[in-house]
Amino acid sequence: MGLIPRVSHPWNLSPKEARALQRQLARQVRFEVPDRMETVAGLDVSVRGERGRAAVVVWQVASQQVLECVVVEGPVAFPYIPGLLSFREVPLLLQALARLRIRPDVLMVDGQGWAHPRRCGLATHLGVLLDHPSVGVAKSRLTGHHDEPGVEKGSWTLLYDNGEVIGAVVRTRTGVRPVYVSVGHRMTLEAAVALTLRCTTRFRLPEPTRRADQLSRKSFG
DNA sequence: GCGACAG
DNA sequence: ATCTTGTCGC
Repeated sequence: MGLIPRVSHPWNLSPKEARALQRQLARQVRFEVPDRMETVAGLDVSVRGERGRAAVVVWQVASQQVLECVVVEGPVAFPYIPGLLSFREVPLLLQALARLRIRPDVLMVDGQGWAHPRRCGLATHLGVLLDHPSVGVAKSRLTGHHDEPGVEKGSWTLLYDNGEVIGAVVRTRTGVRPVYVSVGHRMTLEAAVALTLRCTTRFRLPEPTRRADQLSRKSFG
């Protein structure tokens, strides 16, 4: 069977209530090196109007092959509010993950994890509900400050927020804009950065999230 | 009050 | 994220 949430909470929350819940969820985060990181599930959601499509692509790191794909479509009720993205995308992602036949070692999410104003980005929210290892790989910054990493593939710098390290800015390809990597849950920043680079082939985004993104909106347009 | 702001 | 074709540049 797929990944089933261990924790549940209401979703029809006001922005104020949602922020309060994020602070509670952030307290549940655990930092540790996962036992295994051989299979990585890339996750992404595409939205059109009031409906969205969530895609999950399970990627085998060693063989660089796709082991399984799942796509689900459904309503997206919560509006996009910076800092509250997870309340918009997590419900559909949970449906997709429940239909998975394989149990991926790690979840790789298109968005922030710990690198969030309340330390509860999409990757963290999802990871905590499932109590499963997760990492956030975002295409742009939500919060924090950093030095620019070197231009070569593999170089990276730390992302800070008021003196605290909240993530890393990673150059996945020489000469392209870096990505923002952070811990989701049951993960360490070092392992997250290493995994991101190991999952990157010839594009800016690591294969799991790149393929999930492709799948989620190709089935849309 | 003003600027910033994942997808 | 989405609206959208061709086009500039390495």
